Amino acid sequence: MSSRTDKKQQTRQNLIDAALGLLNQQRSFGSLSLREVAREAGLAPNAFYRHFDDMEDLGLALVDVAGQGLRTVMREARQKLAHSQSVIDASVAALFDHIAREPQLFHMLLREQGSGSESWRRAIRTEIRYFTNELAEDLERLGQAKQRPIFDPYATADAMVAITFGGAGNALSMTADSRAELAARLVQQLRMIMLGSERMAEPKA
Amino acid sequence: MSSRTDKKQQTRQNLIDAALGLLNQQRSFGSLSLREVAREAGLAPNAFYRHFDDMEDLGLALVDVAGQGLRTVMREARQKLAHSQSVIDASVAALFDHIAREPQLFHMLLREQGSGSESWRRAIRTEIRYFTNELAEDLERLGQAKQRPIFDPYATADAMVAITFGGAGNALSMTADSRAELAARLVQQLRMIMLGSERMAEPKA
DNA sequence: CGCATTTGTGTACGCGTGTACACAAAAGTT
DNA sequence: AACTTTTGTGTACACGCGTACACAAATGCG
Repeated sequence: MSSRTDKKQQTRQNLIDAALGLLNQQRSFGSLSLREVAREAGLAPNAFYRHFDDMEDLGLALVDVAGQGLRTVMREARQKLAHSQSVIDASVAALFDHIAREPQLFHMLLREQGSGSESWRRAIRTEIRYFTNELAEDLERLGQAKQRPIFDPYATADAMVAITFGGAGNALSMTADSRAELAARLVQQLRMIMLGSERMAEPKA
Repeated sequence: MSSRTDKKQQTRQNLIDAALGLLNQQRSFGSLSLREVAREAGLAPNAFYRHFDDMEDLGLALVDVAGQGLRTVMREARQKLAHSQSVIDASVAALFDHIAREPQLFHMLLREQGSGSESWRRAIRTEIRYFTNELAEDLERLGQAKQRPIFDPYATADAMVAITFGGAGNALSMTADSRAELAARLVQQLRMIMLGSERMAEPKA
C-alpha cells in the first residue's frame, strides 16, 4: 500500500521546501503568495489546497519543522557537552552550526515572531519557551552539581535564550567571519549572565 | 512664504501616520500597499509619489522617526536617573513607558529588523547600535565613578540592549499586567549582566 | 475488472495592485 | 495680471492574486 500516501507526503514536503526556498532576508513569510509557492514547487495553484487550507496553515507547518530542528540541536549540544569544555561553548557552537546549515528555518522562527496571525505567533513562542524550559532545568541541575546554585533558573535561562537568539538573528545576514566574532562575544555575554546569576544566588550579598 | 511648504509637510506626516496606523501585530510593514496607505491618509494613490519614491522610501522615513523617538527616551531616562534608585530601573521604566505610548513605532523597529531591503535593515541596525554605544559609555563612566569597573563595556551594553529589546518586543502583545511582570524580570536579568560583567573585570579571577 | 477516491490540471472570475497619462486647482514668481 | 511650478485628482492599463468549477489521470478497493 501507500504508493499514494507516500507521493502525497512527498509533494507536501515539496511545498514546504518551496516556501523555505523563497524565504530570505528580503522576504518575509507574510509576503509569500500561494501561487508563488505552488509555482516554486512545480504545482498548479489549485493543488496547494490538497495539502494545506491556506498559507497560514503552511506557516504553522513550517514553525513545526523549525521547532523540531531546534530541539534536535539542543540534544546534539548536550551530547557534545561531555567532550567539550563548557555548556556554553558547546551550545553556542551547535546553534551556529545549525544556523549555517538551515538559515531559512531560523529566519522564520527568529524574525517573524512578531508578525502573522495570533496562532502563528503563539506557535513560535511555544517553541522558544520549550527551549528555555529545558535550559532552565539544565542550569539548575548543573548548579547543584557544582555546588554553585544560580538565581531564578528560569529568568536566567530566559536571558540566555534572548541573548542567543537575538545574536543568532543578526548572524543570519553576516559573513562567516563576522559570525565567528559574534559567537565569541555571545559566549562572553552568556558567561556574564551565568556569573551574575550565581552571584545573585549567594547568601547575604 | 511657505503656506505651500507647510501643507506639503503636513500631508507627508499624514502618510507617515497612516502607515503607522495600519501597523499592528498581524500586519508587517512589508504587507502594506501604497494604495492602502494613501487611502488611509485620505489621498489619491498617485499623490503618494509627490512625497515618497515608493514604499521602501516611506519605510526609511519611519525608521528615522522611530529612531529619534528612541533617542529621546534615552535622554529622558538619563534625566530621571538622578531622582531614581538605579540606572537600570529608570531605563527600563522609561522604555516601557515609551512602548505603551507609541507601540507602532516599536513594532516597526523591533520586529522588522530582519525583513525588508538591505538599506532598511541597515538603518534599523544603525539606530540600535547608536543606542548601544551610548549605553556603553554610560556604563563605563558609571563603573569608574563607583570604583567598580566592568568588563568590555560594549559587549555588556550589547547584552543589555539585546535583552531589553527582546523583552520589549514581546511586551508589545501583552496586557499591562504581564508587561509589569516582564519588566520586573527584565530588571533582574539586567542586574545579572551587570554583576557578571563586574565580576569578569575583577583582577585575578 | 469496475467503481470510487484522491491528486493534480486548465480555465475563468472578480479584485486590488503599481503606475502612466492627462488634467485641475492652488501658490509662488515676475 | 500673466506665467510657471507644485500638489492633488480621475481614468486607465496590465498584472498577480485567491479561489471556484469542471475535468483528467492515477491509485485503492470490492
